[in-house]
Amino acid sequence: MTAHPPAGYGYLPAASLPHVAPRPTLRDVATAAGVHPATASRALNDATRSLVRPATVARVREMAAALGYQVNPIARSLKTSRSETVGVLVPDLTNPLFPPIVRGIEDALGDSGYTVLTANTDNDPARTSSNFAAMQARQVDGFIVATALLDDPLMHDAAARGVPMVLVNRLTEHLDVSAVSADDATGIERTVDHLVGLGHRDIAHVAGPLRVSTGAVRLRAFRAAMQSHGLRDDRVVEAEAYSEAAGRACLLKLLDGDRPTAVVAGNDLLALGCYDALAESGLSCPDDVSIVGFNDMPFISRLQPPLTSVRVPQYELGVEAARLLLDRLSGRTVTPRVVLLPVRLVVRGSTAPPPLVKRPARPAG
Amino acid sequence: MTAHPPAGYGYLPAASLPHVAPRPTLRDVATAAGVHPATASRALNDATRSLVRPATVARVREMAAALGYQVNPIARSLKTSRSETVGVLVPDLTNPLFPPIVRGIEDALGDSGYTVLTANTDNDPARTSSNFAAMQARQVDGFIVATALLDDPLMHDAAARGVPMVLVNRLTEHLDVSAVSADDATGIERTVDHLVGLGHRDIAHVAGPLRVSTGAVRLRAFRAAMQSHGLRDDRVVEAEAYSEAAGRACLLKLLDGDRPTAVVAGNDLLALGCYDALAESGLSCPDDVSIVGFNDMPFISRLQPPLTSVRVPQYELGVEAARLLLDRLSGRTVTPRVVLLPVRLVVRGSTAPPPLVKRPARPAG
DNA sequence: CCCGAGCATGCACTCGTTTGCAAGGACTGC
DNA sequence: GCAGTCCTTGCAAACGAGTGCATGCTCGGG
Repeated sequence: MTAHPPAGYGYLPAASLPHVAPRPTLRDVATAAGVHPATASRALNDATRSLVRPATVARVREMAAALGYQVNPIARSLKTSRSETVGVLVPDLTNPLFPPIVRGIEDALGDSGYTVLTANTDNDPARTSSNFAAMQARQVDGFIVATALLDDPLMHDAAARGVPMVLVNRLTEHLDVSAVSADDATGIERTVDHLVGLGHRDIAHVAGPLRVSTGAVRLRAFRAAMQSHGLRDDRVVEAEAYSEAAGRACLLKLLDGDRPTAVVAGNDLLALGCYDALAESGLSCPDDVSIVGFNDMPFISRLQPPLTSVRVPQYELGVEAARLLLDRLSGRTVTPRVVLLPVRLVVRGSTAPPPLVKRPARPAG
Repeated sequence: MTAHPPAGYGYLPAASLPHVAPRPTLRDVATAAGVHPATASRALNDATRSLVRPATVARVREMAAALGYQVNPIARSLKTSRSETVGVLVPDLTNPLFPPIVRGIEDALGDSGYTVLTANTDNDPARTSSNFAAMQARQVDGFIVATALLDDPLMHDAAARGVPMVLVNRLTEHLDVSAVSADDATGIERTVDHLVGLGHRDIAHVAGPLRVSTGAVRLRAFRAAMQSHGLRDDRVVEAEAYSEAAGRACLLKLLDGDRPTAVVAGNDLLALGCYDALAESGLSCPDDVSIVGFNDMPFISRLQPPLTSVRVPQYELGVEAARLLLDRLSGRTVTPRVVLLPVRLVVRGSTAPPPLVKRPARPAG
């Protein structure tokens, strides 16, 4: 079998023996079309296309197609200092909350010809900052940030420098940039209503880290909802991170004192940790303690027991964030907007009426 | 409050009023250090650093640091036609199997200064091909592909053109490129052994799509294992995709005839679909039918019932793939290698001895 | 019939870096 | 003391595309 010409290229420029064929350049199509490279550039570019005679446009585009010409984004970026690329910062792709968001972003941006560069920051400000800088060096046109802290110097700094960006899921205080998030407050309110409706009075909250907006907003909403029902709002433990381990630790702490009959977890991972803590203490969910999560992660409905959770439209979160950024990049919209997407409480097997009499917890081990 | 200088830049080049300060360029550094840009370039570049007098190197680097200079990767890429970027093709980031793999890739490549560009192909050859082309246009230095088909013209073509790439998870036949995958055959063998050990004789296989290697390899391994036990190896249905819906459809088909007492599912998603089919038929897992998955996706251990599955080291799969690609890119290794990572059967609640007498299935509805 | 307007195209420079080649200087060995 | 060599640095030409400006052409109106 002999070497065959690479697919997708015409055979006009004699393919030399090395098996890597040079991509045709703008100059090549210009020559082939008998025009100056500048003219070819204008003919190929939709924005400047009107400057050149239609017949010429046709000829150039025809040759471009025949040669299989594709613009070199690198060269274009160097000249235009834009890159048709946006940077996406997430804490950890391995957290099931984020893949759907990222997918939504990629799909929406992809439709507009953008590609995305993602980075995992593990909630480490140093990593966040270095990734941010690296992406800026790569001339990304904008950012979608899912790692923002409530008080985030990096974000403020970037916003002050006029870097186009959109926050998703997590917001930053006093920051004048567009953002999209779920309607956390309403979600928590519905959750508390649900539990109270079932008869619960002793409701605790395993709060997410208070330095991120989701943690703070949900905590505030929890307090407000409890107060509106005339119930104690101070059974709260703050988790160190949105992780199972942290959730477990928090609930163990709560079980240690006057045991609540229901727990509003800051998110699904924390709720999973609560499951673990209950199991270790010989308690059952929902018979002894009801648990509610947040986010409605994929597959969470198949858990043992299926977790009652607040569904947030994760994919749409990504799509909407992408849209906001596109608006900003196209210069259509300049004034920042904050979009809250509606949520819905999905009731499953992890919530039930409180036990008539509290069983004693069995010490672990 | 007046405009303040952007962080990270010295104040030497007078910052003009617009709030976006121009990044210092190599020329700036050279001027500041009193040398020619070429010299500055060599001084900054570790590979060429030895060509310039140590004192000069120090001076240049000092000025670069003072100015906050960072090379412009775009300009560098244009010149070198390399980009320190690799493309990663996955079917769907939303499938829990892939985030850990991608994370492994990003971590390993990131340590070597590479960034990754990911794309979701949804197993659509057209999307795969266009994403591949777009990434090549962006001068990616290589690819890590998790979407390869068993017989994949695109992969063959790229390999023939000498594009550096590594296959991960899914392999392609007769393709002379490096690849890393789990030891699927052994995993299936262990699975069958486990089921037979429990007393099962009527074992079926819900195979993944046979046009991808994982589907084909696991099917072959299933047949071989069954034969070695002297059992029927023809209770097999091929799923249209690795999805819950497909798994459900397959098992419904199997339940229709002579019902097996155990099912080896092609992966965890198919196993979840099997759960659904059983529930619809009024059958119980594991009392009526045992089910085994593959991959040991995150959180699968918390299912109802917890799924027995073959654990594959997903993160390590990514890391190893990245390593192979780095070897290739650095020119150290040229000869392709295929790496099989070890797997382990994790026995959980979805497998049990077969029922003494088969209960009749209750028709759905 | 001539001049000016306007359209289509070409010219040349630029974006920021890398790199082959050449030149200048210092130093060594004879 | 001179030639040859090495070391250090500068020069200039790329990489591939975009774009302000100039130029040449055509056409219309007076």
